[in-house]
Amino acid sequence: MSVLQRQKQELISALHAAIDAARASGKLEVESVPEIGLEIPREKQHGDFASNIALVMAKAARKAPREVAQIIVEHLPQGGVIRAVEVAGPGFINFFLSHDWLYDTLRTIEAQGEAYGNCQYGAGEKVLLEFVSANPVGPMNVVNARAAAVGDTLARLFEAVGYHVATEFYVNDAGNQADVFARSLEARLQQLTNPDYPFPEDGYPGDYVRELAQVLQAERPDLLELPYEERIAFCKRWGTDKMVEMQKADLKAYGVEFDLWFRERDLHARGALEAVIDLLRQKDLLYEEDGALWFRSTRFGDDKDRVIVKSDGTYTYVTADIAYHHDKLQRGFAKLIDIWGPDHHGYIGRMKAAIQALGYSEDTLEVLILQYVALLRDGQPVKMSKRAGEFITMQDLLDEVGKDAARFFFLNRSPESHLDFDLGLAVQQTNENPVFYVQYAHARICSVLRQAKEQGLVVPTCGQVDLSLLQHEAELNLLKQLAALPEELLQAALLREPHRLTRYALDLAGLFHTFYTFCHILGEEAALRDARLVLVSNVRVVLRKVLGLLGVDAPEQM
RNA sequence: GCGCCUGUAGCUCAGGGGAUAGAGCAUCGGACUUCUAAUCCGAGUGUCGCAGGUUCGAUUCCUGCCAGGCGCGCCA
Repeated sequence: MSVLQRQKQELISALHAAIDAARASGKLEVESVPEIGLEIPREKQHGDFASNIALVMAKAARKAPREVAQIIVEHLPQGGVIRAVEVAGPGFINFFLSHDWLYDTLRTIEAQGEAYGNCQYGAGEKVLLEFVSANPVGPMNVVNARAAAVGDTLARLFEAVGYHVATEFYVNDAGNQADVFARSLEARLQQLTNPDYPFPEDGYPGDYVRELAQVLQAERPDLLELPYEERIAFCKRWGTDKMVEMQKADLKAYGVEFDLWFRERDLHARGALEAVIDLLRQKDLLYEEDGALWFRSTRFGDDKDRVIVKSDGTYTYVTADIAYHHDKLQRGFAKLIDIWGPDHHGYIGRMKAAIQALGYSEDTLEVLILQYVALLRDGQPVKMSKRAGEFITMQDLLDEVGKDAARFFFLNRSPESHLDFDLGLAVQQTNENPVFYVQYAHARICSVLRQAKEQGLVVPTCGQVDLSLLQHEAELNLLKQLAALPEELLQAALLREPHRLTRYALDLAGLFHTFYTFCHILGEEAALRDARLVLVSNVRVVLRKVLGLLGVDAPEQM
């Protein structure tokens, strides 16, 4: 339990005691006591904590809210950390506390280091997070970049709140698109020696296929001597492998590494599709119609049944995906979370149906749908055409704005919001990007600590200083923000809202910058200086921790 | 037609059953002989898309509209 939760609990207990006492004395007549809510008010004039319990209970008590509040306050236990209590507004009970709990926060951070804010909420439950899973037939796009940032940070968040998390990238290297890609690559290879060789009508026109063909020619000059079918098979395997290598490298540069790159072709090779079809057949969930084999997904709430084996004998995408999710479940994950693009939302019903058909509850699978990223350049939409092979890739984006800015930008918005990304603006605003605001706070602290060291000072521990010297409003605000981290992490994880972290980081950085302006450190007399060294040193720990969760660097100098 | 997402300040976006709805950018005015001015301080702006409903209280929850984005394949 965090310092803040403990403090809240103490106040809630006090409120319970007061209400019980009031009931016992007959001043408050209610059947039962609702759950007591306690919040940190937006306005600091409203105290450190405030409860709306009197407003909630007013009707049952048949008294005006303010009157109920007054009765409760009169029965509150005296003394302790509560410095003052007031009834305010329509009937809020506002608590003003001594600052001890804030100083306890510093002691906790000192003891826990970058583990501060973590908890065991997840109790070690195994969670599998699948995201990006871009097809290995072309460069990754900006939605992939958004998914990578969101997925990676969610994974780190889940880990922080006590889950065992595994991350996976599903490589769709066995389907139609991989075949088209193979034929495109083969044609480009032919064209290197015979410019008139026809390019497939539905082929991928991007330059990257040409470049890949040149690498292929150098690596396998004998390839064209093989029979057509073998050539294509080779191009498919070799080409998708190359694309995966590139994706891996791009994502690594973006700070995202997966525990497993799961190949669809492995599922095919080991007969996983046939196995899962057998399983469904045993449960009488399949039927034949129009020469195809169908999955009765409507039995589990899907809009319509889905084809599992096409009339030409090949499988659909969903067949392999069912086999893949079956595989995930067999590996013992209690929860599967997939992050998909908005174009896949219609796909949720059939996958949830499949999960249930396999004998698991519907919410074993949770799908997070990211919304689109609209690329603009100076306010104008950037025209992109996959057919013409013209698009802004994830790599283009990173080249223009950099890893830290890109990640922060994506994580600074709620995942389900549509996102306008103006490239012109992003470049222009490089120096005003919010990410630098946070990084600068970190660098400033490092600078102070460096100079302290040069003066022969060592950052003291909490036990060596008088923390109660930290009384300035800017200091208290900083401490409150530090105390809020554990709750913020848990909420961000539970609500799957990583953008709460960027907000937190921006707020913390802002409070630090204000503190830095009003409170000097090294120039102060020793006792205050030491207490402030402890404070900023712990602010630094928390900034580093949050930036780490965001996958953004915490530079020591800027 | 059905489904998902969005609609909050000039712009980009947070927030959220309660006390005067927030931030950044942009605009304007201040602050560097003092630990980094990539910073800070101050100033203005809102029918929270529209209309009903639930509630002591709705911008927040529910319903219906309106507007925008996307999706509804034996593609992936």
